[in-house]
Amino acid sequence: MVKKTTQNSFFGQYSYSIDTKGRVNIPAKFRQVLSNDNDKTFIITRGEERCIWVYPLVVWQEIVEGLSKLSAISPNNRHFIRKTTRYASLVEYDKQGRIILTKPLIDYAGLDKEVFIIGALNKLEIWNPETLDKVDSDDANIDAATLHELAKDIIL
Amino acid sequence: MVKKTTQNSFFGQYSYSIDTKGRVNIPAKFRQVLSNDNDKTFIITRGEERCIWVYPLVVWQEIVEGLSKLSAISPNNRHFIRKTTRYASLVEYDKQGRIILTKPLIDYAGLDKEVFIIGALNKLEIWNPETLDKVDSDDANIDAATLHELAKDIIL
DNA sequence: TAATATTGTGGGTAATCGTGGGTAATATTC
DNA sequence: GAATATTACCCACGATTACCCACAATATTA
Repeated sequence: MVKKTTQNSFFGQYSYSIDTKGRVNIPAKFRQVLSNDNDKTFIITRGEERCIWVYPLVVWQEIVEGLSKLSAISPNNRHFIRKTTRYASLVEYDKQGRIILTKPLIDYAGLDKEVFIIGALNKLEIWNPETLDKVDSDDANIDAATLHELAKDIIL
Repeated sequence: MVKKTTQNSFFGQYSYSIDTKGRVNIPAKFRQVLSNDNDKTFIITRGEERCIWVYPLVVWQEIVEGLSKLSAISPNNRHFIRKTTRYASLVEYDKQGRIILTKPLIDYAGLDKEVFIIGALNKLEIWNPETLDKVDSDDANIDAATLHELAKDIIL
């Protein structure tokens, strides 16, 4: 049985492959910590920096709730809402634990056969390994002071 | 019964061996001071300077809590979250007291058959003995003033 | 010191996981 | 409405992993 406190919390990096039908396996570890009220369902959408974000259903619902509280009068809010919902689509994983990625999203993330799936706390990220490498080297350029600022309240 | 005050606090150095399946024993001394709410569970991840960090579950959960408070909208925050969680994976020790190390982490730390396991207060570190030697000689070069600076807030 | 328990290490087997492909149902196009 | 493409739902199978048990060496206890 899975510990309640770790439910819907994802971390770790895994290497998987997309088949000819656009299917990718959701890592077993991730499926195991997924709470039952998700009904094996995720929402996939565009992520920042050319990756795909994969939200568990219940997490997505919280996000939608938060968005609906933003006034649509502000242009910024309108833009943010449109951006977040526009490319989203709902997927359910099959008996083998795979979801089907839509072609537009595969194109957006530039996915080839091999992909990295990364647990990012409340969501997953699917990356083309090369794209991720590039982002990594950009990350390396972040000011050390900024990182230190972030880390100061988190004892590693 | 173990005193509450010493729970989840590790120190000392031990020599152990990894078997063909990637299993290492958690030193019995460390298992004994591990509080029950950890459910025999650790989180292993990349440490600084090519070692593996091993966090008791409850310690890790505090870290995650801190991370979750950071909004994913800021690029810096996203990168920081990714950096910290990406190489982490959850392991539970078996009836013999062993955890299984993942291949990526074994590679990262350059582990061979023999390893050192070091207690580092709230976490453990697993080292290739040779790597540790090198780091030790680097450490010897740290300015004494720096050490004094570090120590001034700690009552020794 | 002898008896007993614990610890570290090795290996075997059954279940699970990742991946491929097949077929029937459904949509789409002409 | 027929032909064709697309999608949903199975089954298969090698590789990996989880879960046992075994046992020698060391430590603990009587």
